[in-house]
Amino acid sequence: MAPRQYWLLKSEPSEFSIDDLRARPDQTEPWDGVRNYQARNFLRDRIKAGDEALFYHSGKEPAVVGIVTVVRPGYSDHTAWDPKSKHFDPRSTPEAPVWFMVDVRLNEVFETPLTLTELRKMPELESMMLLRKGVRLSVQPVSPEEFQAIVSRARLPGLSIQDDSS
DNA sequence: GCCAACGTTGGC
DNA sequence: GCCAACGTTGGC
Repeated sequence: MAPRQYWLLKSEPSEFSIDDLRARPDQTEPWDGVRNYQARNFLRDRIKAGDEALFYHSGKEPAVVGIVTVVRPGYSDHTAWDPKSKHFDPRSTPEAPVWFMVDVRLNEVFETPLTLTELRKMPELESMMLLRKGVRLSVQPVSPEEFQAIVSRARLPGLSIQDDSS
């Protein structure tokens, strides 16, 4: 079997959050709506069942919030040919799909999200794609070392001092 | 809310 | 094929 690969999947939580995934039946959901060719190529050609991905929230509180497992590799993203979908793209048809998605299942929700600020402080992540200036790919490869470093760090107890004052 | 960096579109 | 204009992403 091919070695497991690691990825990072980015989502604006108001669009789709890890809590949304947690609430899904089977905690499984298609990762749809990706409309960038480079990201599409990863979804279509590279991501395999059994691969693991960091779930990243972009936006107000940018952070890695958990881990998902890919349970179904690339298949056509049918939201592209639904005129009512906000991701509708008439160039894509069932006969000749342009856009692809994978199915992911929730694997772990970090007790404390590992914020972008924290990620930037980790020397192991010096060359991580996510942290490179100008990179805004929503589907990116992550090296096994980077994945391991992030997961280990996120699981550390007392990652952040909780501010309970109110 | 701002704006830098990107990706895409379309005129030529 | 070039590139300006535009829309989007996403951190700050």
